[in-house]
Amino acid sequence: MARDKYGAGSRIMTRMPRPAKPLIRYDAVIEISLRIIDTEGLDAFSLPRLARELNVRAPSLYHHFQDKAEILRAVARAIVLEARWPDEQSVPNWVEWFVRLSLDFRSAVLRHRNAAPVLLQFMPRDVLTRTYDTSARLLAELGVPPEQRVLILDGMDKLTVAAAITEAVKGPDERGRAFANVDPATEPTLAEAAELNPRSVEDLFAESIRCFLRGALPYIDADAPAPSRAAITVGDPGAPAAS
Amino acid sequence: MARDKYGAGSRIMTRMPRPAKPLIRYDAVIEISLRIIDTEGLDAFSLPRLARELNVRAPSLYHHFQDKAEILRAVARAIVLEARWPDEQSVPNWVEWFVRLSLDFRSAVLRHRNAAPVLLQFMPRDVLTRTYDTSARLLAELGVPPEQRVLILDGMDKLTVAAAITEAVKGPDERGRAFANVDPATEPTLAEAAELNPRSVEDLFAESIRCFLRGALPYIDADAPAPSRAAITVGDPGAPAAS
DNA sequence: CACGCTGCCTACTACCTTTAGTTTTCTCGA
DNA sequence: TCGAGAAAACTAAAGGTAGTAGGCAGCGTG
Repeated sequence: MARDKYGAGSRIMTRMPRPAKPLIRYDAVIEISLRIIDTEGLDAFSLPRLARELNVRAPSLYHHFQDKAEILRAVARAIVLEARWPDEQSVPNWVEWFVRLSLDFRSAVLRHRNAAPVLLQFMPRDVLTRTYDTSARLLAELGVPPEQRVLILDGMDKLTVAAAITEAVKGPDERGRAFANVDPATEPTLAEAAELNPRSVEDLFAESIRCFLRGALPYIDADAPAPSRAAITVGDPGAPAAS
Repeated sequence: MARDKYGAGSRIMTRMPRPAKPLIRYDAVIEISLRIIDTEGLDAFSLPRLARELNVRAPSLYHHFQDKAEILRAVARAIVLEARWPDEQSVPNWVEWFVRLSLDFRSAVLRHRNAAPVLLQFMPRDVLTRTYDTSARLLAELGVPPEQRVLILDGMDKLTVAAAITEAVKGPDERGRAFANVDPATEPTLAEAAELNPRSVEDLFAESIRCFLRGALPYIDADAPAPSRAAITVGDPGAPAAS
């Protein structure tokens, strides 16, 4: 009694168990978790640390989540859901539509680079799967032979998901240009190549995707427009990414 | 005294501090760490667990390593160093040489899939850098313009390193075929594509690299042999040094 | 109006990493 | 050859973490 564990500014000063309004809301937990990871790093994120932010004790979280992994799973999902679905109109052709799709995903991941290990472990495949299903329809619409479609989708998956995660863990020193911290004394050829490289890391990323698509689908006209969403959404009208 | 902490079979039965021969050898620590991670998972790897294997107490490890991260760094390095340098003779052309290089790296990572998060955090860039420097010389030898070389190297890096790590964290259920666990009811097009895909995940990986190289370097003859090691390890023949 | 459910609490277990200080043995210079 | 100091192990313990067990106050439904 008389122990104000919640601090002087807290709204609920009096009783400890069973407050009038629940103190823990699912969405708030995920939001705060992500904020802690973003601002203080993944190591700083712990259940006591999270509970403090909610004016609550750590074990109370177990009434809403099975374990810490369940929270991190939800965090990973929230990050991926931030990536929006690119508009077909805003893009000149199908290649650039794929490029835009990848860049948007990459941006979402890089906005939360501290969470990269979480994404590696808890990547919500089902969210991506819905995107890839629509992409598969787009490929069919473009005339890509059925036996080639997984090659495209899997390759895009590698280039975007995997590359975004590994890019996210890079230290501040190696963020700007590719191979920027190569020692010219020991690796002269690579250092020279880095010197003569005209592209930013983001441009490199986009160009890699163009190269892959060009190499995988040389017989598809690169200037063909991206099929409209209406054309490729047959059964489920649910938008793959929305908030 | 009389407490035999080392077990009955131990060679040194008696005293605890400063044994005649050191009990902790750097290489043995890394080797045993990797074995624990491989066989029992990353969560099972802890300093007490590692120390037990060495017939030693956990704090003793701090005489040889600054902290746990230093051990994990060395483990990551050991995994990457397992990847061998492919022989130019064993391969029909330069494209397949790159494919082989990537496949070898991928195999090394997948041999230790439990260590994937460790690799993500502690990827020894300097080891890779040496490989990429030689690759840069190979590209120069092939006639790739200087401003395109980083595009190739960075794209290969994404496709191999990133893809290998994300592939490693896949559960046993999704290891065999790409998009194997897609529900045909909710994602029919993707499920159909997966059904009609003729390639194994390893073939998909190799083919992705071929597609990327084809798309990035359409003007280089894909059938040209890989320059021999002797040709590319001497001073850079492609271009004069800058800087 | 009472009783069960909800949603928080305290207390506790069993770990973990890391530091501090101690003890014994080895090495090396005088 | 001897003694000082470094090296390499130890015990003890601090401080932090995930998760469990059980208690208690308020809400709402019978």
